[in-house]
Amino acid sequence: MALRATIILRKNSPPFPSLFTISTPSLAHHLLHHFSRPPPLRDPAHLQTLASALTPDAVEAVLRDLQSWRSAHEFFLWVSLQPGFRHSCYTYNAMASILSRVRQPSLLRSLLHEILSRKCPMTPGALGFLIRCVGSQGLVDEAEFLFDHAEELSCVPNLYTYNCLIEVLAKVGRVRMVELRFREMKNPDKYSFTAMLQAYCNAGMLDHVWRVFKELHGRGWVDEHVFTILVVAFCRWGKVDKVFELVEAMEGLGMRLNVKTFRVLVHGFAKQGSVEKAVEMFKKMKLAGFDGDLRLYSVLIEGFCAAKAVENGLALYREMKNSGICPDNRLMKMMISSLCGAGDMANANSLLEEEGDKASLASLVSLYNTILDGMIRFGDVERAHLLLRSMMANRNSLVAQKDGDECESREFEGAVSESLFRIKKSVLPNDESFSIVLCGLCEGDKLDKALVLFDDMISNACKGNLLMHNNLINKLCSVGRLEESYNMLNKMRELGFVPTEFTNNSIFYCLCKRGDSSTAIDLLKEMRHQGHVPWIKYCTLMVQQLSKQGKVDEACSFLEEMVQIGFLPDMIAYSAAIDGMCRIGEMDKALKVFRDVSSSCYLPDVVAHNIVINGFCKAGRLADAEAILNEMIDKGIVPSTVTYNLMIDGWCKAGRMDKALACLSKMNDESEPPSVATYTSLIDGFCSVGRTEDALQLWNEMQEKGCLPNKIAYSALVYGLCKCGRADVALSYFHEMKERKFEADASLCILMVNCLLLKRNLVSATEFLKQVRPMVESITTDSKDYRLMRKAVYELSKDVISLDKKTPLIQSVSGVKEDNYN
DNA sequence: TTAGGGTTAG
Repeated sequence: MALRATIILRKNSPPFPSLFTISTPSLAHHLLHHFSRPPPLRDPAHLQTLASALTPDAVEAVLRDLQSWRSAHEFFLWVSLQPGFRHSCYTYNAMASILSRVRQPSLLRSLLHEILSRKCPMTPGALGFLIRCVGSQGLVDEAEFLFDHAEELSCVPNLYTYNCLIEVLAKVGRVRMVELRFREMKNPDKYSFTAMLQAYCNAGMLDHVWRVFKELHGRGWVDEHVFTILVVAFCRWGKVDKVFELVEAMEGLGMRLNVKTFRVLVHGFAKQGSVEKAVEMFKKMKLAGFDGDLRLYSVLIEGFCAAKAVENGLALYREMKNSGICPDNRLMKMMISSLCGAGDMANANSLLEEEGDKASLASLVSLYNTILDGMIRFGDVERAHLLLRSMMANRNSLVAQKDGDECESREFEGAVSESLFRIKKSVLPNDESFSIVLCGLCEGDKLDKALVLFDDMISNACKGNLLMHNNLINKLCSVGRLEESYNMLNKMRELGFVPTEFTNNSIFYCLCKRGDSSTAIDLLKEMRHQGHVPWIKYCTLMVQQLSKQGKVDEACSFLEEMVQIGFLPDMIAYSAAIDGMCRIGEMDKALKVFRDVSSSCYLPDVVAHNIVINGFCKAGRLADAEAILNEMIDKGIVPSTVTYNLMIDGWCKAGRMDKALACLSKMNDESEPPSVATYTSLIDGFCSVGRTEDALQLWNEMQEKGCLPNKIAYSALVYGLCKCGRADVALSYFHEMKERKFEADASLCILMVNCLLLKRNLVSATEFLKQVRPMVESITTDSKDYRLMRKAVYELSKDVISLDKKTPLIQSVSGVKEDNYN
C-alpha cells in the first residue's frame, strides 16, 4: 500500500508545494477532506491536481471512510470521470458493498452493468464478494448472470465463488438451482453443504434437511452456524420441541446460540402463541449471559396478554422494571388495555400511578383513553362513562381556578369513586376520549345517554371523530329516529366531517325500512353524485316493505328508478318484487317482470323460479307451475327441495295425490332429500282425501328417514285425523306432541275438543277445554275458532261437568241456544 | 366498522 504518486502542481497554488510525491494515505486524506463537505466548499483546482494522482487503493480507502453513502457515490462517479483512471474490481466492490448496506438495489444494478460493460477483470474472490452484495439486495437473477459471465471478467470461479452463489440462491429458496450448482462443484466443502442445508430449510424440505445434516455431521462439520440454521427453521415451522432438543444438543457439545438467534427464537415463539416456551428460551438466553431489552420483554408480555394470561404478563413487567428497563408508551397501553379488558382495574390504576408522572400530557391522555377503551371491552361502559365524566370535571375545575394558583400540581380523587381511577388534574378528555365512550354507549344500546354526552362534548369544545358520528347516525337510523339522524348529519358537517358511504347507507336503511321510496330515490341520486354505492340488501328491504303495504307497483317503480340513476338492483331484489306480485295474485305481471329481468340482465336462480312456481301453485295454476319447473330443468338449473315441496303441496291441495307421490319419488331419484315440509304437505293431502292410513304410513316413513316432525307436522297430522273423525288416534299424537314440548295452538285444541265431543269422550274434552282457557283472550269473536269454541262449551254445558265459569268466553257462551251457533 | 337480503308445509 505504500504506493506513491508524482503530482505536478500548477504554479501559484499554495499551500501545496509545486512538485512532490504523495503517499496513498495522504492522497486519500485530501480527497476525503473535499468529499466530506458540500461541493461549493471544495477547491476545484486542488481536486484537479489530486485527480491526476488517483490510484485504486486511494479510491478504495476514501470510499471506505466517507461517512455518507451519497458522498461516497458522488465521489465514485467523480472518480469514474477522471481521465486515465480505471476502476479495479476492489473499487467496484467497495462501492457495491456500500450500496448493498444502504439498500440501493437500483444503483447496484447500474454498477453491475458498468462492471460487465467495461469487462473489469475480477479475481474469483472478488467475484464471490460482489455476488454476495448483489444477492443480499434480492438481485438473485443478476447474481446468477454475473456468475455465468465470469469469463468475460477474466475470472474462473473457484469453490469460494460457487459457495457465494449457492448461499444467495439458498436464501431465497431456489432449491433446484442450488442442487444444480452443487453438482457442478468439484469438491464441495463445509460451506457448500451448509448452503444446501439453508436451501432445504428455506424450502421446508424436512427430509432433505436431515440428510444434509447427517452428511455434515459425518464429516465433523457441524458447528454453531449449522445448528442456528436448523433451530431458526424449526422455530419458523412452529416445531417448538425440536428447537429445544437441538439447543440442548448444542449445550451438550459446548456450543451456544448467539444473541441474535436467541432473540429470533423468543420472538418467534411468542408470536406463534407459545409464550411459555418463549419465556423458557428467554431464561436460557439470560443464563447464556445475554440481557433482555424492552423489545424482548414487550413481545413476551404481549404474548401473555394475547393468551389471556395477563397476570403472567404483569409479573414479567415487574421483572423488567426491576431490571431497570422502563416501559414505553406502547407497552404501557398494551398492559393497561389488557388489565382493563380482564377487569383488573386496580392493577391498571397502579400502573398508571407509577408511570403517569413520567408521561407527557399527550401520552397520559392516551393512557386514559386506553383505560376507557379497556373498560368498554370488559363490558363496563357505564364505568367508562363515569371516568370520562370525571375527566371532564377537571376542565370545569380549571376554569373555576383560572385566576387562582392553577400551577399547583395536586391531584384529586376522581369525581366518581366507583371509577376507581385517580384522575390527574392535568388530564382533560380529547376527541378520542369522547369517541371511545360514545361508540361504547351506542354499542351498548344506550343511545340516549350517548346523545346527552354528545351535547356535553360540544360544550367541552371537542368534536369527536368521524367513526363516532357515523355510529351515532347508524344507531339513530337503526331504531327509526330519522329526524334526529338528519340533525346529527348537519352537526357532523358543521364540525367539518364529510359524510361517508356508511353514513349515507345508514340513512338509506332507515328510509327503506319506512318504505319511503321517493326520499330514498333522492338520497340515491346524491350518493351517485358522491360516488357512494348503496348496500344492495336495503333495496330488497324497500321492496319487501312496500309489498307488505300493498304497494307492489311502487316497489317496481323504485327498482326502475334505481336503474335510471345507475344502480342495478340484483336478482334478489327483483325476486322480492316478483314475490310481492304473486302474493296479491298478479301472476301475469309477475311473470312479465320475471321474463324481462331474465332477458335483460340476470339469469334467474332456483329461488326466483321457486317464487314463480309458488305463485302459480297458490293460484291453482298447476300446469303453469309445472311448465316453469320444466323450463328451469331445461335451462340446467337444478330444482331444490323447496321447488319439489311447492309442487307437491300444489298437487296435494288439488287432491292429486298420484302426482304428488310421483314428485316425491323424483326427489328420491334426484337425491334432493324430502324434508319435514314435504311430508307435512303429503300428510295433509292424504287426510284431506280421507286416506288417514296412508298419512300415518308416511308419518312413520318420515321418521325412519331421520326426518323429525316439528310442530307444524304434528298439527297437520292431528288436524287431519280429527277431520277424519279419528279422535283417539289424534289424541295419542296430540299427547306425543306435547311430550316433545311442542305447544299446540288454540285452533288445534278447539278442534280436538269438538272432535272428542263428537266421540262423546266428555272427560278428555273437558280437559282440553281447560287447556284452551289461557289462550281464550287471543281468539277474536268473529273467528271460526270462536264459533267452534262456543259450540264446544254449549255441548259440554248440557252435561253435568264442572266448568270454570269465570272465563269470560265460557260465561258468554253459557246458556246460548244451540240454533244460535249452528 | 357492515355480509347477507329473496322461495315451502298445519
